[in-house]
Amino acid sequence: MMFETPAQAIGTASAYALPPVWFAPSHEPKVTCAKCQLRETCLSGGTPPEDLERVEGIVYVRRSVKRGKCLFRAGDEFKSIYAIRNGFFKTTLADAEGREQVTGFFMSGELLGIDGLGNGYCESNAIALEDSEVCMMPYALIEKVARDVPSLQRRLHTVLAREIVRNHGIMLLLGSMNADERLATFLLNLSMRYARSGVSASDFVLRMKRDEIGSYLGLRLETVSRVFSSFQRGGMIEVQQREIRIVDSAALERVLSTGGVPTGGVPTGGIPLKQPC
Amino acid sequence: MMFETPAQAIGTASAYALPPVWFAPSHEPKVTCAKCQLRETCLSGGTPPEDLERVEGIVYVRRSVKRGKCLFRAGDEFKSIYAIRNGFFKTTLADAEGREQVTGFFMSGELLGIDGLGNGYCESNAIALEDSEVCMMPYALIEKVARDVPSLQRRLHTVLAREIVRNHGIMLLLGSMNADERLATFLLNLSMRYARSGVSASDFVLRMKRDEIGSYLGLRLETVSRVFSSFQRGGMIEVQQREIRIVDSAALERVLSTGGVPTGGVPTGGIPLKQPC
DNA sequence: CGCGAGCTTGATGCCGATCAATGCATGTGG
DNA sequence: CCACATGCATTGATCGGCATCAAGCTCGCG
Repeated sequence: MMFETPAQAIGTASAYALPPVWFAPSHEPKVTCAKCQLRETCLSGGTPPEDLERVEGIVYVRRSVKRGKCLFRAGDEFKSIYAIRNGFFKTTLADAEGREQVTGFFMSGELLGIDGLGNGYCESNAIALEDSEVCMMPYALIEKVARDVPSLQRRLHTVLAREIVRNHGIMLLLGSMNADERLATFLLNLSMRYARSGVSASDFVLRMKRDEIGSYLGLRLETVSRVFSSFQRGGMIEVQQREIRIVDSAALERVLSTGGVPTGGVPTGGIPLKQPC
Repeated sequence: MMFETPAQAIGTASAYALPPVWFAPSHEPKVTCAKCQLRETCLSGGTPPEDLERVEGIVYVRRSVKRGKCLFRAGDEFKSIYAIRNGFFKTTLADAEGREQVTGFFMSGELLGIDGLGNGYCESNAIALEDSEVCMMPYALIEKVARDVPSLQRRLHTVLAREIVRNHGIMLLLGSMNADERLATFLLNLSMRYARSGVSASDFVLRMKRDEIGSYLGLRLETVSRVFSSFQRGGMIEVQQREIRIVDSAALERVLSTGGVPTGGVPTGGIPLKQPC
């Protein structure tokens, strides 16, 4: 009797209740995580076969988002997190003074919108940089299923915590790397993730503009352009507008260690860890 | 029979199993969240009275950490998250190249160590900046109780997501604020949190050194010192080494909007949000 | 009292922001 | 099909904020 409908299942949290459509069978082809290529990076990653059906049931519906359109906007009621089936998104954040900044780029297999969980409304804007398709996973359902399926519970925590770790990486980048290091990090990271989602690690198309890269990395667009050119002169990459070819990834990694003079934040070597602990 | 011991309760996750001590009754005075002043910012915040006893049971043991000592270090096995009962911590992070950076300061009532959840080991170092005492909450127990107590499940998600939001704030600061704005933000934030934990919002002692502030804010220690002096000349604060008095908090807030010339990252106004959505 | 750790203040230089012009695609209308 | 506009990327010239280097200064402590 209890926990019969999601709204009851989640206790007092009526804010997260699903619309009535919830129990209506979807007319779309059944969503199956089992066959999805992207499972390992998604929420269903690590789910043992016997639980997969329940976890699949979380995907409420698919939704497609045209290039330039928002999947959600800051201030929207938080109802759902999203897994990107295909496409590319940026997330942006604005503070009280109107400063806006790109906080991340997201591609196939990655999750969007988890930060909204904190205060019940979306903290950031998610904007498609190309025509995209996402799986919508209502938080109310996730919460319910996670109580019965420990692997999902664990997975959800893991995914949230990894987002924190990812942010720490960006904080390190913004606080203590120079422009060359930032761009090298950016390119290597993109390359790695493209490879994971099945695209060539060395040849890919930047989905974002120079000023969006700059915003993400705390640089102006001219600087981004200049560093790209300088990497090209150095024989590390080939750039042609949005097309990137990584010619010498080892050299890019070397930029990180030798890194030019570290000028921002903490010097190489940082605060000496004198504490004996 | 199942779920008799924590190690079973958490399924396959033997990595998170508790040591055998687990079932031994603690000889310490019983830990009660009910009486704790700091409950609202802690993990037990929002727990309805009927569930409080179970949630209290999560606190495995208290631990005290002397000034300068580590609560945990990067690479340590992740077993537990911690609530600060009293004291003050910094967390630091080092990347592959040895760059080290302060990622946060934490005071009474705040949580430490949640990021370790992502990969099974601690991502950062937590170092006490004064003699401190923490409540240790083993993740294995949290996970177990969260399945039975929805309010705790929700709370845990909220706490994780808020950490993400907090990080976004720092990313915004590092990516698009000048030195004055960074320091003003820092002081106002500290002031707010001190007030919440029962200390005066206008008079407090900085627990950290200038270079730790600088590392956190992506500035050198000399710049921190200079900005403090300049704020003092402007009549906004009074500084005497570690002692801070906020004289004109409105003026500090004004620094954020007028903010000197925004030189880093995104200009005031940011990327114009042209997307119609 | 003298030493050292941490803070402050000054002088200088460099990296990346800013301003400005050109190049290069794509689209649109005559 | 071409003239023109528009959005984005590149490149150059200049400037400014903050890092860097270098002294003093303050305070706590053996």
